[in-house]
Amino acid sequence: MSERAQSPECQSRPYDFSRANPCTQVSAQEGLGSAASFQLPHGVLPDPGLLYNKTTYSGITAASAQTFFPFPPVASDYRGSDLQVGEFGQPKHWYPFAAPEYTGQVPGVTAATQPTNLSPPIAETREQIKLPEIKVEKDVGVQYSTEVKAQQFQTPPTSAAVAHGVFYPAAWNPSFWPGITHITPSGGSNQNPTTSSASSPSMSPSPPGNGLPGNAFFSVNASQVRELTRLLLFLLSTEELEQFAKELKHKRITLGFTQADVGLALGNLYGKMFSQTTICRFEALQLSFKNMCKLKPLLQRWLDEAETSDNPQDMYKIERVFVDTRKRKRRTSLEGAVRSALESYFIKCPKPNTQEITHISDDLGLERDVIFFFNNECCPLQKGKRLALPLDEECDGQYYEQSPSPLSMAPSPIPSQGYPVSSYPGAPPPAIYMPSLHRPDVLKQALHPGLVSHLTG
DNA sequence: ATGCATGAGCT
DNA sequence: GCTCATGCATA
Repeated sequence: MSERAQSPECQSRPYDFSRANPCTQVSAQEGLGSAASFQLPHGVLPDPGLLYNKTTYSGITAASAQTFFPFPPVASDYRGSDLQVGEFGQPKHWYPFAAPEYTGQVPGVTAATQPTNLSPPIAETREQIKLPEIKVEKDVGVQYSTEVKAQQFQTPPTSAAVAHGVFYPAAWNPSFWPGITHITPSGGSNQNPTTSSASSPSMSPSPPGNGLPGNAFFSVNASQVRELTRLLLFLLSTEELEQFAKELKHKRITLGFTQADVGLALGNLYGKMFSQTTICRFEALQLSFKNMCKLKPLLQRWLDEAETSDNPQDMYKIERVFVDTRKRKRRTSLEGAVRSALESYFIKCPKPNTQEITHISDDLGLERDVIFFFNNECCPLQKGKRLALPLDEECDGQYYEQSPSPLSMAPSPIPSQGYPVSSYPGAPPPAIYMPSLHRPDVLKQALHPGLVSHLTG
């Protein structure tokens, strides 16, 4: 909750970004030909020029959008992976390429030939690559209200030219460029230019060097220029993120910090700590573009501080106790003993009555809904059994007499509806509170000898 | 480093 | 129900 509240959206900027405002909207015509004024998509790095002193990015800042890189800008590899339409938002898929020195990727080597221990996105063959969806958030601005629909790579970029560390899509095949497939080759054989848009735009497949707006090879309208520009900025921003991630990792190691240290230091410095996992994923470029852009300023500041600090280790040691130490609820782990106990219970009595339900829930320290849930969703034995078992007359059906017994019903969702939840009239239904299953502290103390003996008879 | 999970926000 | 950011647990 509080974490969400700190989400650095345009309306909420929890961090004091003195230099990088991801929400700034600017016109970026510089270096982009005669592109019309536009707003950068959210996700474009916050003022990357300030971070990298690249004049290329002068004046460019980020808008807001969860966006994903359509391009593999580096030579090392294309980490397109198994991007699927609709799942592109998953953090581990957005980044189509890896930092080569950390992944063992060999430039120019196709994914199919990569070591098998690579992460899925790398291991996937390029034939499986599907073009991600570029989502542009609503709040980006009027000029970026469009959504670039997902396209599937018809032609994997296997023939991409790799030169001087720059990756160029294969032959500039329009199918490689997400969101601009409507910009059809003027001489396209399969696509009818007249169907692509009212203005019948056309664009000849040609190397990027010749492909900027205003070039004789192109005839594009303003919106297409914007799209192209946006995509190019993704490319550039991606490159910067990659560079920063490398820099961060290198300097972090040089300074003697672990990933966990960095996450902790962020808490000390900015009040919001991150786990080792998050830092690791940042360095590995495994976060979403938006998330990368969100974390980058923090990590940049940490890096600056770490480099200038006389005693960098203090960055995470000092006031450690005051850091936001909110701990995520421990991962659910239904202990085998508890599970067995529950299974045994339901074997003994598939249709427990109110008293029995209460007894088991009290003894286990679980809410009664958890008992129901376990029986319905978690207990494989009972799951199959209840499909075959007739109503067990041995057990009092009182508890379920108003509706089909959840214990004898086919698998169902969490029993929020469909069965009486109370043994007394007018009683409110118990909250469908799954989290009890995720309380190992409860579970660990729940199973005591008395209960075991009770369950096992 | 990563699979699996949680939980808030969104649709 | 889905998405996404993030963390626990573990290989």
